[in-house]
Amino acid sequence: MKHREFKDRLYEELGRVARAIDSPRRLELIDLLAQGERSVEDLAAEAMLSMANTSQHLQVLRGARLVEARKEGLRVYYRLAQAEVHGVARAVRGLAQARLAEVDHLVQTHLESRDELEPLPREELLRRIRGGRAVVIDVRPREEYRAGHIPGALSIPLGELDKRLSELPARKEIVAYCRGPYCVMAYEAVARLRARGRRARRLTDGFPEWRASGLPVQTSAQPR
Amino acid sequence: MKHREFKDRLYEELGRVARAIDSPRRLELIDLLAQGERSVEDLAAEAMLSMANTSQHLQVLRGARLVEARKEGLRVYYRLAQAEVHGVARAVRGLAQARLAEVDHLVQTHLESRDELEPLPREELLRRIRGGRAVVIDVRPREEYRAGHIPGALSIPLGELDKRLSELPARKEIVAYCRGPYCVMAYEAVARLRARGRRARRLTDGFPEWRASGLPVQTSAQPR
DNA sequence: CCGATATTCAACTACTCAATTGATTAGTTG
DNA sequence: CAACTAATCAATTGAGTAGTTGAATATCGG
Repeated sequence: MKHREFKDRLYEELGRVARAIDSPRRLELIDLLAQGERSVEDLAAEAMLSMANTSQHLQVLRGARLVEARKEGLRVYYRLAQAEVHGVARAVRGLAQARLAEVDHLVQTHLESRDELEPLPREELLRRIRGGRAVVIDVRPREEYRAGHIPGALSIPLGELDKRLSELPARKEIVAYCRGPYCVMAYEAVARLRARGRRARRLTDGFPEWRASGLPVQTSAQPR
Repeated sequence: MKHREFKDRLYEELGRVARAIDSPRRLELIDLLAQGERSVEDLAAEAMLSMANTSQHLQVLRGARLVEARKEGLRVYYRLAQAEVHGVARAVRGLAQARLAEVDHLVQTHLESRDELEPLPREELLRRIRGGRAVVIDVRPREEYRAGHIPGALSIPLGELDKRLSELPARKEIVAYCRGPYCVMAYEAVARLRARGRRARRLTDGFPEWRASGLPVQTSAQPR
């Protein structure tokens, strides 16, 4: 094989992986899969795509070996083939935010009062957990909580927050987290808690970043 | 702005960056730019693309703010906007190699006797340099050497290796490096040196990885 | 100002990709 | 086995993209 040919084929293969993550939809699917294993139906609903379309995107990802599938009964459950897949997605996100003023502007204006919500660094939260002085709530859907969550966190999906307020201590500061830096759920939760007179902050980033940085993770007994 | 709309626009922006690096050609250009600033003409020649085509790819990269341009006289010099751009490209490469058997197979078979050439880790080379007991040659084109190289390395472009053999000590082990893990020049250099009875090894990876890991870099006085 | 050179632009072709639709497969439940 | 469901497949549409070609722009040396 000549150098030219080798080089072309090599970059073509690299492009195959890169192309798998180049689509906005697929990036979103990867973000969702970073929360844990999900069925196609589930993913389609979350990403607001048609089943067929979702399935096709997943095929592309599978073709690049970025996700793996497991069939159980009627459903097919997809998961990331390895943690680095989300790592690359995160790298792209970081680069995008640094490079594209548009992204930063979008995030700033939509997730407004970004700084007012006083994001809490991971390390600080870990210290509080270890010291037993943290009230942490996971506002993601229960399924995502089951697949893995911060140790000691309560699962209170955003929709249940209002009616389960009483479960939370009145005086202590509550820390909310969700899927990641661009996920709106924790912002929303903090805003609502404050509206009810509670002290609340959100964790910087979300669960996938927590796990990626090697911090301890708790898993619920799962109906595998 | 509604959540749906926000989410769509966000992922669309992310896709813009991702799409910029999804093309095999552009990945190759990024690899070349990781060596240092280059003119369009130069890049076109290296990547074996037409001028117009190269220019267009560079426009795309510039649109995503991944590269910056500087005009000097007739020429336009492009460079990476920040080191992380190559970082993402490296991440993609790593993922591709881990995920696609094809890439591994390509690299294994083409850069054959991969292990026989005994790649030398960066840290070990650094120790030798500090101890003054390393003979390092940079086999990239002279221009890339000028833009930055490993301290103390001799610039011996691959084409000149044969006629400049006498400059190299006969007994000491020679360490060759080039552009990166998929660059064939160092392999070729080591093979030729061994054919002449010299002891030679290659550095794992290449110069961009050396720089990315924060090790010292030397720059020649440059005709900026 | 002329000719030469590096780069970009504009227009076009061939190709690839996202998404939709309707049909099909595989597995479950009554 | 029939009815139902989750997922995939096949075929089609429209949009976007890569690459080529030739013209336009900008800059330099004489």
